[in-house]
Amino acid sequence: MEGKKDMLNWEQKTLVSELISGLEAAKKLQARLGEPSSLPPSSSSRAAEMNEILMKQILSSYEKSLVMLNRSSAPPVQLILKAGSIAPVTLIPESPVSINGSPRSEDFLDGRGSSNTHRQNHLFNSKKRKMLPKWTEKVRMSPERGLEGPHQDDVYSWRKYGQKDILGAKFPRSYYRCTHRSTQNCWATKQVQRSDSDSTVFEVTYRGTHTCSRATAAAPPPPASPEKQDTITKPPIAQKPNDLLESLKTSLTVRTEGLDEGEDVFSLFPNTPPFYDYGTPNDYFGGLMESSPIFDVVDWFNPTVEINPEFPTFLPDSIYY
DNA sequence: CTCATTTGACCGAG
DNA sequence: CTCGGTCAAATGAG
Repeated sequence: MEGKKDMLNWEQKTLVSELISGLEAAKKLQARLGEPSSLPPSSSSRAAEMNEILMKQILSSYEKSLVMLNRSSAPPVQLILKAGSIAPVTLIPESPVSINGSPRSEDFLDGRGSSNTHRQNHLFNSKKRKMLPKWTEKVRMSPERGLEGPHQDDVYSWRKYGQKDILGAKFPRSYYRCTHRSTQNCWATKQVQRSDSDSTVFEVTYRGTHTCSRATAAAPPPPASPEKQDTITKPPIAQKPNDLLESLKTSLTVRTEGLDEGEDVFSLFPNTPPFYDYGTPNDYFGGLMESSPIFDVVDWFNPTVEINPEFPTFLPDSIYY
């Protein structure tokens, strides 16, 4: 149909826009990091803030791009940033996904239905969730400043819903879901796991993408009980002494690989998902979502994004007005 | 009061 | 059975 064509076109444009936007932000950030303004650390907060904003913008752009690629059944992503010395990000398939979207919005097997009412609109069983796009980012904890690397919580707000000790891992893993899950049907989740070997590194795995209109103010730093929570993402690392702050530059490495030569992937989507817009108004669907709101984000290759914190040593704070 | 986090128990997969 | 992921009651913060 023509409609689809147009849509793809539109999406492509948007995609390109997002990528360009991200690239530009990346360049700016690169420039900033590249030229220490030799300014006193005292006024670095503003610069740091700016850097953070840029970083978020970059990540946001790429995230959106990925979403778009995912839903438009695009072939293997081939994003290679080569702007000067920007490091590449590696997208690696993380699990053997099978390309077959068989959405059955009918089976709800709730996980545990014991003493509570049925699992409301739990159309997702673990199976389905497994099909959601998934990628991991390694984030190195920055100076206690909390400047963290990436998008920590992005612009999104997350709500912690669990923590588990993982076999063989020194640190527990925390589970977060989008705060708007119930209100906006946003099924994005993420898990944060502190690396066993390098405790300054957090591995953040995202599952699904946000369908909510981000917004919401960033969540406040959790109180934190020194001993039990370690999977804090953005909070001020309370238990960390001090040190390891010098090397907090995060370099992005985007590289594609491990993807098949995508070729048939094009005819995957019979039709487009219900609604799926990011960046739109905040009115949630009045009563739109009833039957099968699920955006069948078919299973894609699950890219793993690695953000390697390896960069010479530039000061995070380059002042700049 | 509302809302987020903590925490043990539950569930499904292997 | 074990393990990873999720839920929800209790608790805490604002």
